Amino acid sequence: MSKRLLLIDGNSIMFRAFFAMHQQMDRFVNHDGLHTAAVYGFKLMLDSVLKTYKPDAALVAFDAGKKTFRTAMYDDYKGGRDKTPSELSEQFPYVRQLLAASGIQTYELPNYEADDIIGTIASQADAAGYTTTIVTGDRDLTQLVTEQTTVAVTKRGVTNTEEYTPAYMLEKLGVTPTQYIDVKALMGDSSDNYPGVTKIGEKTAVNLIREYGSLDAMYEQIDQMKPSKRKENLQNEEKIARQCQTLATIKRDAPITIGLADLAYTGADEGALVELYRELDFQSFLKQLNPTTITAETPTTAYTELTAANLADVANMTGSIVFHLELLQANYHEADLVGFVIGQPDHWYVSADVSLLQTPALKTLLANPDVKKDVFNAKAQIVALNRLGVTITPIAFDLLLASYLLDTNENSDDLALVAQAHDYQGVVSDEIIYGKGAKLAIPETPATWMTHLANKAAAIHALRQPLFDELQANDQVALYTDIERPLSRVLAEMEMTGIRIEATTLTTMQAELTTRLAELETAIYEDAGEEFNINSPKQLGVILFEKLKLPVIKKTKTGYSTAVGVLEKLRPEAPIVDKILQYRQVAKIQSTYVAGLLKVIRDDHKIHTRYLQTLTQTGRLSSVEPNLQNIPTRFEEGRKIRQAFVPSEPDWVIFSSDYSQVELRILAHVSGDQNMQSDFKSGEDIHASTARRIFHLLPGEEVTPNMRRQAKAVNFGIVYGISDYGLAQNINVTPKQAKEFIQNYFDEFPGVYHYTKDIVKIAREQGYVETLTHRRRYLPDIHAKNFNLRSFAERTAMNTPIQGSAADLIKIAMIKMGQALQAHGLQARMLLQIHDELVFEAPASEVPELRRVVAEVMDSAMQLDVPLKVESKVGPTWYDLKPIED
DNA sequence: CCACTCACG
DNA sequence: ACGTACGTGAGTGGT
Repeated sequence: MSKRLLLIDGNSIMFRAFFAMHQQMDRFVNHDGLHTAAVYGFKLMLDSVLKTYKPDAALVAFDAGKKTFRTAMYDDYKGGRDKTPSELSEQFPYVRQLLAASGIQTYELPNYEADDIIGTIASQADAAGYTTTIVTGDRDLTQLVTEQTTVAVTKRGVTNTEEYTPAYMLEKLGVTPTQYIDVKALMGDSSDNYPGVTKIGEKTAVNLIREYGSLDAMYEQIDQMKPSKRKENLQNEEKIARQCQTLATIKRDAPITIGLADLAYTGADEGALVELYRELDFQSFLKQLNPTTITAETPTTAYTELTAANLADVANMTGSIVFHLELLQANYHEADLVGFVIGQPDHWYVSADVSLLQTPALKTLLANPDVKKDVFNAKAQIVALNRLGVTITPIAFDLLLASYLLDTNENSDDLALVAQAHDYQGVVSDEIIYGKGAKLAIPETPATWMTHLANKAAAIHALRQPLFDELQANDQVALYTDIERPLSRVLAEMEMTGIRIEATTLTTMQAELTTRLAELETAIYEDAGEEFNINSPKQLGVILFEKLKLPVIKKTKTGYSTAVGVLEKLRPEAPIVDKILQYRQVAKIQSTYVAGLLKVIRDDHKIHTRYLQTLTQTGRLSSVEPNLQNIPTRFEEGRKIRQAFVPSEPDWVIFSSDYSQVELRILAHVSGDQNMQSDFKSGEDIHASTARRIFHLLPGEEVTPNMRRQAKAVNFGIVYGISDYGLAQNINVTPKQAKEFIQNYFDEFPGVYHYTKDIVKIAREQGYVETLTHRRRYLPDIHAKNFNLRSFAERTAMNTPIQGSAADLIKIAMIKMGQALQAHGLQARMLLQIHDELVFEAPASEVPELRRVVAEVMDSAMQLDVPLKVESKVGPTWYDLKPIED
């Protein structure tokens, strides 16, 4: 097999990488303020091509400077270009370091461009029988394509490429690689700033070269060309065309002083890479490297191994301590316990024996109200310790929670990444210590992970004060102290309590659904005339749109869309469509809910979800393993799943209360809109009163169901950050009509109009938006040049304060709920939170009082300029809930 | 590991 | 001109 050579156009890829990452440039700055986005992008590209082409030899060519033989023959060559931004030029030395450490040669040659070096080497490589790939961002290099040399041109970012072979060139550009030079000669190149022939663009140039075969051949026969303005131009500007041809031609014989023999690629120097990644703060690349390379240089915090003998040293600690129980997996309900660290600065104690936590000495210390605990992820610690029968309280500082409040993006459950984000380097990622996937394990040498734990404890302590200071500066102390920190304990309680599931209900459903799926499957195969995988959108697309020739309504990036909306439109066309819709619905219920929930029922016959408190960008919770916030309710078929959710005690009931139209009420409050506020105060159905206003109905006139539906959609649209395009799509009207709806809406609710304008302005000025409790979301894309990114940020600016303040509201209610239930001596337990709804289980006898207490707590959680409305329901299962009448 | 689809608020 | 409604998680197929 022939040897493989990789040639990279260094300058071109650097430019591509820099501009591809330009939107997020702020994120790529190292601890010294050095920009690193281009080096980062270059590295991504490099990994990708090394993996794809597995070269035996490699070279990255750079331009030597601005002056080349081309500028000597044509003054304006590459003239008019903006100066390279300093944010990019400062990165060139580092990309060279990266390449040196990666074991890849670099080369540059005075008076020549990188292209010429590449062209020359590629020629030599062709002669020597190599298979060559050239990677560039510049399509001009496709003139170098041969049977042996492929040119990969980056598109959309830096890791996607389009590979030009001779056949692909003909197909795509209509000319051969050599002809491509002549095309360029005629059409010119605006970025390299040479003109070509007047009035000749790409289309004409390609046609001419295809017709005559080459520039030379064309000029030989130009006399036979029939008279035209174009002919005149070609004749008058022959000299220019010839000159452009020279400019466009990449040299194949540059006087280079290296040869193929110098380019052998044998792999990277990992030590040098580690050093460079550290310098550039490339955490993700660091992680990919062999852990042993890294651990040798990791910081080490001194610690003492904790045993029964020195327990007293810890037990006597006063004031504040750091505690961390190390879990091997994310699911703390069942994760393996690795060990723990406890102590104070310079006095860290580590042990693998978690049963020490159950000794009176430590158990008392951890529950001692006078000794404050600093931790990482309080909720995880509370739940995991509870498995040992140990209580931890009071928690003062939670590094994860504080970090998330300061910036919702700094929320990794890996302590090292969070510490990094706050410029603390003294701890490495869990992945480096424990590995991941199938290789996840506790290291054989205990000192490895014990040092890691000591490092973690030191990090928690070191970041405590700075993060508190930042919370203070952001006016977020109350959010932290009064909401999120106490909430973590409330959530821990809910998760530990769990919700009872009647497994037999699910297994009965499973059998029925299996039969139905089989029937549908048979019927679908019959209609299709063959068997295929109905679950595969790809195979389904072939059946529907190629075999059955149904009209294509919408396409996805990869093929035909078969989403519900599309199938619904196709339903009248063929009976198979309805069957597929039914199949999809049943299959979803079967796999995600019936089988999915059966899988996670534990020995106590309950399901214990985990709420992620530091994940969403808005302040909402999310729920995982399983997600109990998306149990079906909209359609009867799926809704039946809720029959399996039952009380855990005899004579108890499921009780649920939800906030009615909470987001619109918050909008009425934050916007101060008088009309909207008075609509809520009147107590009328809000979508109906909105319809009244935007359709200008007279007092006696009735709101039709369609008006209400459209008004409701507009209300939703406003909450989501309205756009005519989005609204039009949603309610199936033209963008023009949608625009009118929105205009009418804003005329009727001028306060809302001003809110949308103001909040976007605020986002632009301060870079973030806030909820009522000063929860923050940064929106860097608000300044993006890209329309899509910027529009998205603007909609987010409108939506986040609303969705986020609603999240604030229910969180406050949840904290007060625990206290209220206790104060009233109720046995009722809060089980679930579903964004605007709280689900409880309670003795049936408590329901009347519970209803009053819950409604009172939820109603008064926050004082808004509009009333809040709470609706309560009760029943024997989550399915059978019935409204409670006054 | 990503794309698609679909469940919820 | 650009071309999306906001926020989530899980299962499946396909590379």
